Amino acid sequence: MNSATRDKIIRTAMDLFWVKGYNSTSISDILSRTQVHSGSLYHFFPGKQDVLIAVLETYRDEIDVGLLDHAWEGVEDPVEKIFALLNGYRTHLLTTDYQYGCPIGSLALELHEPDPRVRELIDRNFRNWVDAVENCLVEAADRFPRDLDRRALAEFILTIMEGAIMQARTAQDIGLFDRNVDVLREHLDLLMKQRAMQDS
Amino acid sequence: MNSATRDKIIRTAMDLFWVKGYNSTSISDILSRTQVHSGSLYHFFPGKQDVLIAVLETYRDEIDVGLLDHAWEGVEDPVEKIFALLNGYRTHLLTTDYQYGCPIGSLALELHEPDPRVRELIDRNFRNWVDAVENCLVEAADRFPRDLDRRALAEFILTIMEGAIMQARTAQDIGLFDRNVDVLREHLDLLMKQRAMQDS
DNA sequence: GTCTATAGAGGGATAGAC
DNA sequence: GTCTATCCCTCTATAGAC
Repeated sequence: MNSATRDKIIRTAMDLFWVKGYNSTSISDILSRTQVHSGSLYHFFPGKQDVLIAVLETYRDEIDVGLLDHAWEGVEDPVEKIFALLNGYRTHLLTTDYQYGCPIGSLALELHEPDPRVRELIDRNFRNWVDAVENCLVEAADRFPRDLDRRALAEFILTIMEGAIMQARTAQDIGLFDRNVDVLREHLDLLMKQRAMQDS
Repeated sequence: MNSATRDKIIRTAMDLFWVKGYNSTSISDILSRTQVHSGSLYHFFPGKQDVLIAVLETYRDEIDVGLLDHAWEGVEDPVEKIFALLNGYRTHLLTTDYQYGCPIGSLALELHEPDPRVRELIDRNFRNWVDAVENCLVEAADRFPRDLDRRALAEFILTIMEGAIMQARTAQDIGLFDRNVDVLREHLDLLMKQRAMQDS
């Protein structure tokens, strides 16, 4: 089931779907970029949607090595891990002139009536991301209010990331990203002050 | 420049782009739904993208009558206006089985390398929405900290709306929308408490 | 597993009569 | 302004030799 060709197709499709979106990426785009021929692609994948599924499965399986490990390199504090994660997306926006946002979020909004398998995989990717943030909040539990709904806050942080990228990309202005993150930081600070008052 | 046919095309395209997205809506879709023929459409619009531009201009020009007036009917409190606005999107999600999210946000993420005019119009629509929320915050200025960055908070609220819709649609679970809004309400409450302390 | 060639459908857009 | 007919292109997918 695995092969160098199959993998090359997936890696290329990951990139093309990220930059151009799913519908705007043609099979020919993938073929010319990979130097793979039609027959080979259809040997590994029944159709275009199956390439998408493989891409989403790869994101799902590689969230640690593909995203978190890199973003968290040298960052120990669990709250700062959250901001380091957000900062990774910020860097992508800046270094690619606002071309690379969140690959999952873009697909989520581009595909309006997705196949159930596709929808499930997008959802799974979101939940894995939220899990990672929730774990940070658990690590920092002693700094937040005792009755904090950590799951809800982690979902909220995913929302900030997605909304901040959407606005910054559209305006082509990183200030929109930064101000969104500033408001989030303000919110977390207020929560931590609440906890300090609980403890005193 | 105006005519019943032209308007019918725009209204139909507004709906189709909202539900299916831009790329997945074909000219034929618009023609069959409107019972307009190819020649008429191309009489009014040079091409498909010009239909999109007209759609975005219509959203821009009708934000009051098409969105705000309805959402704010019977709501006087400026802070509750914000939540009433969010609740309008919630209702759309529920009554359409998660098919109708935010028409502008979907286009923002679907179109990866939009024509400058299209990007500008999406941005303009976002800024008009943010303006409306910022006005609510100005109306309620006496309840929030004196040094509040109201623009940043209004942008943040757009972010919440877009991110909450994205997650709720993907999970097909309104709980994701509601929990996001709950966290926002918690944040506004904390800010209002801050102001109360400034005043005391 | 890989290659070439091409089928078959649907896309946006146009021509020209009325 | 509206209608019919149709062009041309690109898209996904397939056939069949190697």
